Amino acid sequence: MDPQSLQAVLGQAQAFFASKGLRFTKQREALVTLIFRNDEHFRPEDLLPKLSKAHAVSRATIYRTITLLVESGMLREISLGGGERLYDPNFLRSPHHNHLVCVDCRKIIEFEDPNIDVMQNCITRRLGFSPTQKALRIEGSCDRLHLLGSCPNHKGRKKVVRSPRR
Amino acid sequence: MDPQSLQAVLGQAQAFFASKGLRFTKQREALVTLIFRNDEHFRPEDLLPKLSKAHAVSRATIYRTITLLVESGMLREISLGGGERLYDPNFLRSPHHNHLVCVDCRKIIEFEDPNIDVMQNCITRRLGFSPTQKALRIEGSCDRLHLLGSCPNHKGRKKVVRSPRR
DNA sequence: CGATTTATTGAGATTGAATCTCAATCTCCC
DNA sequence: GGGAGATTGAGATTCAATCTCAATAAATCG
Repeated sequence: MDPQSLQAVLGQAQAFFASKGLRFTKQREALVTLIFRNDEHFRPEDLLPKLSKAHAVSRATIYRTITLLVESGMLREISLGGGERLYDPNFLRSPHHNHLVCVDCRKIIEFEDPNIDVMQNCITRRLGFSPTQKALRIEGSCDRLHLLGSCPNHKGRKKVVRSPRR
Repeated sequence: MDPQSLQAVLGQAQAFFASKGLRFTKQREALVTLIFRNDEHFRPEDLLPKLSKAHAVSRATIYRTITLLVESGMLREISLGGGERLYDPNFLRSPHHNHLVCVDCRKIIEFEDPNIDVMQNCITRRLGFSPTQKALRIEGSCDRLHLLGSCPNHKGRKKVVRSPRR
């Protein structure tokens, strides 16, 4: 995320905290900056070692701040199966994206598809749900990507490395 | 699940274990019976107190057996968000169902929709994935059901409802 | 400004699911 | 019977996540 957008995000966060009568402390600012500076999915525990000493924040505050950011709608939790919970900061720039997850290597691909909204609305209404807060996750296997060399982390099939010539 | 189907399931489990060179012990039989006797989603920890003293099984064995049943394809893990992992024994009788989850009360509705398979295949292929092992979860809010009185306990209760007609 | 109130933080304790360890037990098969 | 290998259970361990509570920081009030 470019510096200008990050500024906007900081402003948005500050506005949210203010609207709840909460303070935009140095710790919260450091966390928002870290979370939205790049587009990576993350686990709360990942953040702890990524914080510089100057901006150190305790584990408790990390979890508390994440909860608030989720409440604000700026951050969303996604689950990949296998008990893995990640947080996704990319809904700010792409509010309707969904996730395709490789069941083998956990690679995640974000995608949008206009037909999905139609279908989601159709299904949720048919079953008597309000189609708000929709989230969709498709699991598949990225074997094809793997064969093309696009997925070097693929579990189960170790990458074949040639022995050096002697 | 009726007793006759349960017998078939026990046979299927036994066949799976045999095919892997594993034994169908009393503990494993007790677990399979407990899991498939009704159609409820469950957490591994739920099983411990549900086992009668005569068929008591340790926690370690519960987790190990669940892992094997998932491997066999008879049981599948589903995640509801919020870090909740449940196991779903209903794929045996309804191999292609998906889940609609209420973000507020965690109510779960199972449904099948023939269009979903088409769309899943389309999306996964377009993105270079093999469309195997697909799973789809839609989150929504069952506010409407709640207003209609169909969801009396809008907090913390799960209830499986029939699939829609097609 | 100084006092009071309220929000915030962090260190460490606690919880709870899930996994691991390993000695004892069980089953199969010869 | 006896050995090899599979299985089990009790308890220890791991790890994320939450909770506790005293200390601190910021806003407000008089």
